[in-house]
Amino acid sequence: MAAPRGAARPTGQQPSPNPPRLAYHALMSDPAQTPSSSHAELPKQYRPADHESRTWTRWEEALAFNANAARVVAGQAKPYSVVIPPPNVTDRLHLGHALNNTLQDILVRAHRMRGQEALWMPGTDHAGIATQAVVERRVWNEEKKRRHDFTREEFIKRIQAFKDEYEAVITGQLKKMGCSCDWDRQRFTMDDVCARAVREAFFQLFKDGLIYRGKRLVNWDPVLQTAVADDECFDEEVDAAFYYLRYPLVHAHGQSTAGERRHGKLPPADAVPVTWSELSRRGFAEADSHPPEDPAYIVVATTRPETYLGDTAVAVNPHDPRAKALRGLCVDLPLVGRVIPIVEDDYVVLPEIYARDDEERADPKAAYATGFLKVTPAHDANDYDLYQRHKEVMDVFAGGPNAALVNVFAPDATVSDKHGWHDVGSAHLFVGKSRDDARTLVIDEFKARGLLERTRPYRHSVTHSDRSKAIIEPYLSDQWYVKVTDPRLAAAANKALAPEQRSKGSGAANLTGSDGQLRFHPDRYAKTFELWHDNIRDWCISRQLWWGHRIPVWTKASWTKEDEAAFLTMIDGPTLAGEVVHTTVDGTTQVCLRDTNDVSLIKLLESIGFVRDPDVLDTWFSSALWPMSTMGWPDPKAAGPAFDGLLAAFNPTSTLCTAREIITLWVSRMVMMNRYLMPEGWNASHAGEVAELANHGKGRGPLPFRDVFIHCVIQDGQGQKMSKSLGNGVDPLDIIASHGADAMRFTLCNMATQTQDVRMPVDLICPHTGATFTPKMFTNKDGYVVPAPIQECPTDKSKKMVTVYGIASGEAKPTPEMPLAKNTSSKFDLGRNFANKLWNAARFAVSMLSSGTPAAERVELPKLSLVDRWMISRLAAATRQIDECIAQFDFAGYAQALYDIVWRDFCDWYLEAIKPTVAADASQKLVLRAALDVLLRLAHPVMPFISETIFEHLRSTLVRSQSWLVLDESASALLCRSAWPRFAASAEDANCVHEFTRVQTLATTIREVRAQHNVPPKRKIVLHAPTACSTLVESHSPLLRAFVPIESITGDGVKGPSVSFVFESTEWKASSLADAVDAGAERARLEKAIADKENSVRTLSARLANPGYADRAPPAMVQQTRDQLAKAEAELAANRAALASLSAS
RNA sequence: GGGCGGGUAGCUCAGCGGCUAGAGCAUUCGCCUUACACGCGAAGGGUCCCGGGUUCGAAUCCCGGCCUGCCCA
Repeated sequence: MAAPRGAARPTGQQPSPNPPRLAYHALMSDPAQTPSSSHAELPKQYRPADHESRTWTRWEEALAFNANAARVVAGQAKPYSVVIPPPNVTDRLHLGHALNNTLQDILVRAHRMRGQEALWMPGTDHAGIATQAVVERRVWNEEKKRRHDFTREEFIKRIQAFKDEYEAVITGQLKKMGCSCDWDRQRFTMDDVCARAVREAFFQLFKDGLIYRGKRLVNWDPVLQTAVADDECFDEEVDAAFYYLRYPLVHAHGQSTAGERRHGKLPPADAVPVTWSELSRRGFAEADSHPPEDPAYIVVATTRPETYLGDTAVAVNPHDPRAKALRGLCVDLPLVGRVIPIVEDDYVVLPEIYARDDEERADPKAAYATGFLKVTPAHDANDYDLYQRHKEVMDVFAGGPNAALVNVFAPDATVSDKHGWHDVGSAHLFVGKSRDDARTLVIDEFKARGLLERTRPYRHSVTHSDRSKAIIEPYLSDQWYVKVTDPRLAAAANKALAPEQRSKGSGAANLTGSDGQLRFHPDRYAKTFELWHDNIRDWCISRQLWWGHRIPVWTKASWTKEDEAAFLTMIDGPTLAGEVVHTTVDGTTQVCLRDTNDVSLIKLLESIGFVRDPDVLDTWFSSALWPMSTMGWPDPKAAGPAFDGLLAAFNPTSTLCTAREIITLWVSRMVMMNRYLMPEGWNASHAGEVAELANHGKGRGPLPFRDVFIHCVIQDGQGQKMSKSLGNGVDPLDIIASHGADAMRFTLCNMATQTQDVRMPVDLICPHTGATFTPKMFTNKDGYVVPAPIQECPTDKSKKMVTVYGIASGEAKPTPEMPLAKNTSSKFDLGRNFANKLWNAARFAVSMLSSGTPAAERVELPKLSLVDRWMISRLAAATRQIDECIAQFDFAGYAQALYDIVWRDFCDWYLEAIKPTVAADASQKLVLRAALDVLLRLAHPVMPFISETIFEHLRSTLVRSQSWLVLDESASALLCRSAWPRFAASAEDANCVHEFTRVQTLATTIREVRAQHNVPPKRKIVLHAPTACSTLVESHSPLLRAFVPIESITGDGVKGPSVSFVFESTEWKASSLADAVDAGAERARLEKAIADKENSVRTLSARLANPGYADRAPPAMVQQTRDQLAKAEAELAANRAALASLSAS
């Protein structure tokens, strides 16, 4: 579907046939606050751009969002705190961020209005790898220089400049959105305060043995000789070959003892060959086709024969029929002479002939597989995983812990026996060869020995480095790990979960300290959190990057016992106690410094041969500390006066608001870190803050937050994730420009349901005409449905434009004739229309309030008219409903409740009802004023700009608290610092709601009759009410007249043409509808009504006739059904009577 | 492979044991009714994915399918 949505009118430029009657200044309570523009008339439409920046300035100047820790510490206010999920400084914010931050702002503003001391801590994340990659790309594009063309310091400066640029952009976006962060406290994960926290955390974990060095496979670029991240690689198809190698089968255990085998003392001579006849006896079917006494072998298929030097096992699928026959046998690696085990693993692809079903047969690899997989754990990621599953047996064969990780390459990817390969045997001829040369040589040697079965051409994709274009070598290297598998970390995180959210009902009994206080919303996400910790693996925290927190460890490999002893005496001395930690692993001494700014100590270390680890920490290491580091941990005093009492007042924070993929990346780690590093029994005792912080909870400390709200993900109209490459992203600033910040916020809030995903169809704005339209889509080569690169304007086909996708894919470039079309979505019209409605309602209300009789000061409920009491009752109910929604993180429910109370109740009924009376009714004016006040307060958290703007206009007519409504009378100039409304219980009045609903129903019924008879809109009709309804009519006829044009209401019979309708089971008549009644239309209307009622009677009778219903259903339910049936039957009768009289006349 | 969602009006979504299944947009008809045409009034439009089961009663709960999305490995 690509139907144009019609041209959008440029906002506010439509000629107005009815000039607004209100002078702008009449609305302004304080002329000094008037914007400098002096246009005399208030626009009919709400124009966000006229108010947003001015309103923001008022907030900023009043320091409206600055949190005061002292008030909390002194017990004067309850805290409400939120830390922002720090956006990456790699790019501008998108709609997902807009949603995330809108929801946080709603929570923060709502709690601030409830009188809590609210802190929303803003900041950004350095996003190590992503940022460095973006800057490297930029420098390459602009200067054709690589990272290594700069010094580390020079290059970091470049990144720093980029960070400053984007941090400013992001901050600007958040402010434009109205985010009420405490901007004076803005942090960055690499600023001094956060860096201090990172060093301290690393130091403490290292000291406690929870950080260690270990091996891991990385993507190695052998040309640049560096590890590269996954997103710095690309896959490319290459023509290659599958080589089929014969591996001789042997008995490993000939004459050796189990003890010798355990110690890896297995001389090749000890490996006794297996013959085909033996294999045949073992049940190996294929054995019979070989000469019985020849040595038997199995055939492995590989695309990388050169890595066979590092093989430490052969794997076979346990479902392979040959597996059983091979159990207990081994393979003797040709030339190398290494005897390696045969392990069984599901990962191995079965060859076509042994495939068990069509799915396995369809596996493209099945056609090439032999069923035997050579396992090279040091040079293949899948083999590495397989090794993890068979570590025990493989290491025993290889001769010790981790011995099965045989690395046969040097960093430049030449075959080497210096980097973890020791049992070279007769394979020394390969040493020093490049990967390509080694491959050729291996094939030649196997061929010469009759061990090459065959070669088959094969095309497959191979990973290359973005930078050097070299083929990536999976390479084993040293990495740093946090031992999150320690119970003080992962298990402590799971113990944080509230008992009712745990899958195993383990325990409300064993709760200690802060256990059991963490809750996820929606609660299903608790399971994600719990499963993650149940299956967690140690966390690799080192990254081979320049941009990030550098690891504060210096190492030295070999030295004499005497030197080492002298060094340790020095370093363990009193001056350095508590500042340095060291450990020695496999002969390498590791020294961790608490303060990496201690230049003299570093000089000393380096002078005796210590080298600082070049790597930096994973970005998530610093974000894991975010709720602590932003508040000055480990030493708020040292961080500066602004940090005084922050941790005491605001950690634990109240709510964390984030997306679900972040549960494992961030939420988990914050919980672990806070619980490990913050003191057990932390109770916000400010006085002892610093001393107390020296203690660490080690798994028993406080939580970083108590509630985690996981919000939905915004997808495009096809259910695809929004992304740069698909060009379907939307910039919040574009929406703010076209619809306004409040409209965007309201719409996003309305979309925030409890489900996982929501769809946002993306439209385009024509840069030539401003028209909004749905773009023409096509399916790209990756199968995504995306906007075509070039689109034409729906209103003028000659005008063309380029889409974001066109640029992202490189298929189109914008030109002056063919500019870029911005993305938007017509979904935001909802919010824009709602804001405009609120604006106009307020405009009308203010005009009423500022003329004629002044509003009363006070009024009691019983003295008010029905509609006034109804409005108050509805406001009280809506407030209660909104309170519940916010407490339950039901943002969509909040938006809906607000929409209904403003539009449906206040505008559609209340304002219409009071039009005839309000000018002269002082009490009603008070109710109108109070109603508008309450609505603005309820709207403020989601629509802060417009509500603040209107509130400013209302200040001339301040409303006081009433017996039924408590508002703050401190008369704060700012709505954002004003109180949330509180209604007395007496404000809700069910009787009065019921009575008013009767009037609404009657009005609606009359409107239907009028529409069905095409009564001209202004024509006043005559109503003939039955005596049964005379009370209703007498009491509320003025009210009814406000809703429908009525000439008169009478109990008299009808003279002349009329129509009948049924209200509350009685027959009414209406006359003077037109000069003549259309009998045909009337008959059709009555017949339809009769059919409807007959249907109702049938349904309801059937329900009552159902045996068991009356017996089993709740009595109230049965009674309700009986009442409904009686009503339906009466209405049916009335309609039939009306039809009969129509036919008679 | 493990875990978690979704499939309700043309579209985007509510409803999650009991109103004859709702909203906004879109569509149709009538209105520049003097707060608002970013509006007002009215109307049409649904085998609540399919098949079983539980229940007096199922869009809603259970079981089994089908389609679709996300997270983790």
